[in-house]
Formats: sequence, C-alpha cells, structure tokens
Amino acid sequence: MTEATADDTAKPARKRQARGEKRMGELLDAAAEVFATHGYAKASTNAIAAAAGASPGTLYQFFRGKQEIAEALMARYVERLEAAHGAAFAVDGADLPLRDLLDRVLDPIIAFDRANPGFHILLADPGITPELAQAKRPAQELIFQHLDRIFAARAPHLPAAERRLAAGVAIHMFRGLLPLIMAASDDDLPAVAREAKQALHAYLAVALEQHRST
Amino acid sequence: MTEATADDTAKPARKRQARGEKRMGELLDAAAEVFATHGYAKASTNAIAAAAGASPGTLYQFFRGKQEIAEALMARYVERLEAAHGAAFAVDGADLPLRDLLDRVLDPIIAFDRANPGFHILLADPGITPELAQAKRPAQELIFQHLDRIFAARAPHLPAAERRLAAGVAIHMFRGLLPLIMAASDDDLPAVAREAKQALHAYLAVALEQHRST
DNA sequence: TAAAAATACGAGCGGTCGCTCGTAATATCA
DNA sequence: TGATATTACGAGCGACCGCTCGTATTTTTA
Repeated sequence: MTEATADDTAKPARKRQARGEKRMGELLDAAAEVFATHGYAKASTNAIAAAAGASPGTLYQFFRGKQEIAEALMARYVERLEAAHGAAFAVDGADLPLRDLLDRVLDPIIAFDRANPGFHILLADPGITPELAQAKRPAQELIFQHLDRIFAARAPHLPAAERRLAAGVAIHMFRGLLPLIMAASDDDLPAVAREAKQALHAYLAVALEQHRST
Repeated sequence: MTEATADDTAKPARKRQARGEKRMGELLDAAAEVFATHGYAKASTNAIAAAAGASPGTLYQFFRGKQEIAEALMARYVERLEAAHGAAFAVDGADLPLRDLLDRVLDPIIAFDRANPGFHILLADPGITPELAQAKRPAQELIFQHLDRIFAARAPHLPAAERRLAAGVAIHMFRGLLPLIMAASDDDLPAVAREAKQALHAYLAVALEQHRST
C-alpha cells in the first residue's frame, strides 16, 4: 500500500481533466435545480443531463448513478456552507449571551439556506428510500457534531446524553421552522427569523441550564 | 338544485354497495402502507392495488387517480383523528396551566401519529409536486384553524396576526420534532415527548404573553 | 326472474425511467 | 507526431409507470 489502504470500490485513479471538473460542476448545478423543482424521486437523470447541456452518456461518465449525484451535491453544499460560514460553527464564544450566539450561528445558515434552496429541499425530503437517506447522513451528522461541540463548550455541566438530546431537539426545531423561513418574502424574513430565534432561545435557555450548580 | 349546487366535477351519484365501501377501505389501508414505505412519488398504483388484493382496474373504479387516493387517505386520517381525539382540539380550558393544555393537546396527537405512521409520512413529504400539496392542504388548514382557535380563547389580548404567527411556528416546531417522536422506542418516548413539550412550552409561554396588559 | 347497475379482473397501451454502449471528437502523453 | 486516455454524444434497451378497456361476475332493482 503506497498511499492509502485500498478501498472496496476500487477507483482506478481516473485522471480528471480541467473541463471534466467543470462539467461535473455544471451537472451538480443542474441537479440542484432539478431536485429542487421536482424532488429527488421524480427528478430524472436525463432531465439533469439536459439541464446541464449534456447527454445522458456524459452524465454517467462522472457519476455512477442517481444516488451518487445526490451524494456529491450534498457534499458540495456542506463544503460551501463550511467555506462561506465556517465561523457559525466555531466553538468559541462560550460566554456570549445566548441571543448573540443564536444570531451568530443562525444568520449565516439562514442566509445560506435561502441562497441554496436545493439544500433545504434535499435535506427535508423524507428519505423513505434508503439511497437518499444514505446521501444525506454525512451532512446531518456533521451539523449535529458541530452543534454538540458548541453546547459542550457552553454548558460543560450538562451530561452528554442530555446535551445530545438538546442538540437533536434544536436541530429538528430549526428544520421544522425552515419551511417558514424559506417561504417568507424578503420583507417578512426578519420577523420570521426573529420568531424562530425566539423559539430556539426559549428552549435552549431552559435546556442548557439544567443541572447547573449554584 | 334539489340537494346542493351542482359541482363542476359532476359526480353521477354512483350508488355504492357495502362491499364497495369495504374495498375502498382496504385500498386505503394498502395505500397507507405503500405510501409509508416508498413515499408518494415512488408508490405505484399497481402496488397499492396488489397490496389490497385487488386488480388495477378495481382500484380505478373507486379512485380517479393516484392523487385522489392520497386525498381520500388524508381525509380518512383527519376524520379518524377528530373522531378519536376530538377533545384535543376543544377550545375550552382557556384557564388551564399551559403545561396541562399542552398535555391535553399533544398526548392524543402523539399517540395518533405513532399509531398511524402513514399520516406523518404523507404530511412530511415535501409536496414538490402540486398534486400532493393539494391533497395535504385541507388537513393542514384544519389543524391550523383548530390551534388558532385555541390560542384565541386563551390569549384574547393577542393581535390576530401575531396569534397566527405563533400558531404557524408552533405547528412547524411540532412537525420538526415529529421525526424524533416517531423514531423513539416505547422506552424513549416519554423523555422525547417531555422534551418536545418543553420546547413548545418555552416558546408559547413567551409568544402568548406578548401584548398582555399588566 | 329479467334487466340494470355495481364490482372485479388483468392484459396491455403509451410513456418515462435509469442507464448502456458503440462511436466520435478532443486533450494529454511519449 | 503517433498512441493513449478522457470527454462527448444520443439512440435505444429493458423495466416499470399510471391508467384503460373489454369482459365476466355478483348484487340490486323492477
């Protein structure tokens, strides 16, 4: 083993040209659009290829199938979210007022979600099919870990089990509120965002202060 | 017009026999199962018919198409929810402590959702396709009206706009938390349900007390 | 009991799906 | 400049989709 232990999928180390990378980007752009407008199940690979100005054959030279497209798209979303708004996930600021912490974490995420509707739609799609659930898991796990770490820094007195419960509840609350946030007009957004933060603040103020000494 | 103003769909007043009603029930049972395991988009009408022990032709003698199956199923869910747990939506108890009100409203709904997984799955399905969204709207609207009425009785001082916002936020919060509630084992359910109520209580305690005089 | 209506069947139609493959054009390598 | 690998195409395959229709059976009506 020269570089890494061989993986089962046995990628033959295909050399990607510059225009190949570009094509993949175009195909993912098209996939984001088609997934967003038709949902995962009804999105057709031929439609994705056509939306990217490519043929089906070209699409399948870069992706093994529909699931892999969704996985690559999710990976790109996560990558861009972290690149653009990584500060939202920083663990510092453990002494910030809770409202300020929520602003710092949620504002970038709200902005990203509204700028990338496909991200929310793909995440919100109930992964009845195992394939889609598999494609979403890494993103979900990563967001959960980020939040858990922030809570751990902020509320070190909280048992890990309850901390994870709070993180799960907070994430699901936010996911539940996202449709309201996505549907809001630019004018309504501030009020809706404020109310969402209000809800999260109200819950976390209680949940994170449990088991505190003194 | 003898009984009602004629509707555009012009139903020829087909006379339904007892076994016809029974068949429709069996078909809806099968539809609930297939929708729950495959999602709306990937659920095939042939599979629904087969699961009900019927032929495709029989299915289409009772339903005009896939969308109408979903609509009828949602209608039956709502009907059963109200029949079995109508007390949850009663407007009285405006002076109950908030936690007791939440218990009275949420416990029956949680029990119903867990007993009827298809209900949640169909409601949670992001209605990217207009047809499914159409099928879900009546149920969503009805639940919203119920909650709005409860809030109006409980917090008459609250402006209608803010009351509706609070109802929308509460509904979306609960919908977001439902996956946790559905996935919980019987052992974990009490803790998860308590935490969900905690979150709703924390938010509503603030939201419903806004604008209160003195 | 005969006519009419409701229920039941299932082969199969037209269409779309995910995906393949033979072939050609283009870029990199030797 | 050849040789080789990568990118590109698009007709079309087999499977499945929602749904139809001719026909047979059972129940209600008259």
